[in-house]
Amino acid sequence: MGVKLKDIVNEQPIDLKDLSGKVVCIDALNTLYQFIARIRQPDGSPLRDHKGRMTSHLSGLFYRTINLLEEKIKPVYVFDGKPPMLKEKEIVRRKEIRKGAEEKWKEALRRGDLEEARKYAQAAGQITDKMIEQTKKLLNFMGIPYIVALEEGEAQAAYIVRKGDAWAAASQDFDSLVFGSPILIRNLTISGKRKLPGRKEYIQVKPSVIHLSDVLRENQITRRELVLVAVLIGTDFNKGIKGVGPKTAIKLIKKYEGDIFEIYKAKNTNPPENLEEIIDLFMDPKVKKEYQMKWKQPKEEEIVSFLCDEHDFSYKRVKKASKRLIETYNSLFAVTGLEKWL
DNA sequence: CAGGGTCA
DNA sequence: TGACCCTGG
Repeated sequence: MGVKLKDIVNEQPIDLKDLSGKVVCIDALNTLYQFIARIRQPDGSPLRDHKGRMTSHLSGLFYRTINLLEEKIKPVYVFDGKPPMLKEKEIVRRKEIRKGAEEKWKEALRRGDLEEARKYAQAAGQITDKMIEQTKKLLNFMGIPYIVALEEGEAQAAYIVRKGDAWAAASQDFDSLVFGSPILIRNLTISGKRKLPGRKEYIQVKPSVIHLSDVLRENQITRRELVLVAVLIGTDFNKGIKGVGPKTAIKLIKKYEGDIFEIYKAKNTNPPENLEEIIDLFMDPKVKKEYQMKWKQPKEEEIVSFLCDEHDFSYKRVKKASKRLIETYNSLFAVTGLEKWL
């Protein structure tokens, strides 16, 4: 679920045009989750191919990536590596939540309650290693670079942005800010419209941007204190204090002058066992310092054979989108032959 | 979520 | 054009 910082960050709407020309480091897993949650039939069933393999994520990734490129945004996907040991508990917890949601989905279907069914289907979605492999395969065919993190993808993205190789990290989660990314983009979508679950209403969803420096300045905290805020409210690596959200966490940190042990003492709870380790994990995460970011010529034949032959996508749609992809690639990245004269 | 058709 | 609705796999 990530660190819930929403109440203390100032999220500014941004136009896709403002991202033109910029490299954006996209949290791959987070994006895939959005796709498998949203790209579904009214009864909650995802898109599948003839072998029953889920394809919602491929559809979302394919079309969105092309749209981003057409906006001259240069996407780099970042995948998680090996999860840190500290995350084990959280991984088990999430698995159980999904199992429960799957039961409720089936139950709602039996009752014929489509709205409920869809809601639980979204929560039941899980991403398998096979799906990750398919995603990487598609990215390769599309010529879109991806980086596999040593551990957390969000940490790797933060590092890449900090180094100046990308302008921002993109994710719905706030963790990359805690990992020190100077800029976070949320809602990096094209359509801008989202149906409200259940109701027949639509809300406008615009991409937005959060600057870490603003978060720190507006709340008068240091980055280390932001990490402490995260720990107090709960992260993927520890449980938060009950009833403490980001605002309270900041107040507590001010009141006790950053002495986190005093805060736990005052709240009559024990600090997490691996407190120092968790703080270090955010302040100085393990990341790959060497990585490649190169956009390559898309391979149309491979794309078509992969999406259409293997996964039953429509030839007409895929070919049309591939054409757009190749044209965009040519205008954005292709070597023109001119530069050797410069 | 995104593509694509329809209709004013 | 843009609001609306259905389908995609």
